[in-house]
Amino acid sequence: MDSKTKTRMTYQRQVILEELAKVTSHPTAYDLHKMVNKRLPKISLGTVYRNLELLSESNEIQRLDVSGHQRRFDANAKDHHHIRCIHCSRVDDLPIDTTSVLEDIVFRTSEYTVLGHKIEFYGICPECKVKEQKHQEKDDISKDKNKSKTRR
Amino acid sequence: MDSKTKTRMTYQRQVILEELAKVTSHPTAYDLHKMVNKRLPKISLGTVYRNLELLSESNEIQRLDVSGHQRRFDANAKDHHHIRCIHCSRVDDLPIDTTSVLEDIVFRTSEYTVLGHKIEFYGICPECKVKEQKHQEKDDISKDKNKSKTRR
DNA sequence: TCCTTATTAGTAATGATTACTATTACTAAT
DNA sequence: ATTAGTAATAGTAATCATTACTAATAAGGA
Ligand SMILES: [Mn+2]
Ligand SMILES: [Mn+2]
Ligand SMILES: [Zn+2]
Ligand SMILES: [Zn+2]
Repeated sequence: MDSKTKTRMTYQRQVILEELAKVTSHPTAYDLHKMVNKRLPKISLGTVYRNLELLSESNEIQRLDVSGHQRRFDANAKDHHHIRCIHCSRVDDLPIDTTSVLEDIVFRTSEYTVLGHKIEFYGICPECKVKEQKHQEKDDISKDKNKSKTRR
Repeated sequence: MDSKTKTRMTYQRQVILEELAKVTSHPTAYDLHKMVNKRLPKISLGTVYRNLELLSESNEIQRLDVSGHQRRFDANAKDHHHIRCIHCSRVDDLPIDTTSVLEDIVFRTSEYTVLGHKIEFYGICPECKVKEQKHQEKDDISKDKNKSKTRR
């Protein structure tokens, strides 16, 4: 948690990373535990969760928080879109180059029958922006070795 | 569950609907239970969940399955987009008219600092399409008083 | 008013994720 | 190589949101 904690490359972490990289199926933590378990029969589900969390925080992998469904993980850390089957919950990549994202574009790029899509924006609400500014001021008084935290 | 079940308008259901309609805050089931509880001190959380489920199935309200967060409900059943604050998890409406949805459009329409967005398409994968067709064939043999289930 | 049965309150169960804790094992300094 | 410090682990308990169960209640049509 400190800024000067050294993360160690454990064998467990390495195997988790390797097994995730082998597949394009966006497995859940549980799926991955089953996979890794074949090589490390003693590894615990908690270890898989913790490492997936760490790896995604350090941007080596990507966490997919699928609306209303179980969390999934992706060895491809680059930002890209996904499509989920409403029947079997399978998740696949969507090889579209962002921005001009319309359903008929997907229709041409994917084997799926597209039924719809959901866009979720995220950001900082006006209230929190004010709070953030106040904190910034306090920090600026004590020390000011921070990179630019806020944008725009 | 049967096709000929008659739903009854209970007082609980009515109050849940009324209280949800009063706010624009996209409350969770728990939030709504607290609100409704003031008028109906004996109502249980399960009843709130069940009715919110029923009401959204009959399209009187809308379920918002926010990625990685608690489910929320919206008295406005019309399809529209939302924005969520990464700090306080508050969810607000996004008054944009779909299709040409880019972050800078949001930037002009919302008070939020937009940090990004996530698009989730949903549909039917090729595998499931095949299965669906097989079921269709079986159904067609026995009886064929079905509306068109599959599109495209 | 009287049935039928959808719905309820209360509570238990489930499932995903996180927290805890004693033990293990990297890593760097002696 | 030995030791000390401390990340990380296995195993398990706890938490949180949601769903399931069940005996009792109450819509609402006859
Ligand atoms: Mn992917
Ligand atoms: Mn809304
Ligand atoms: Zn499918
Ligand atoms: Zn906020």
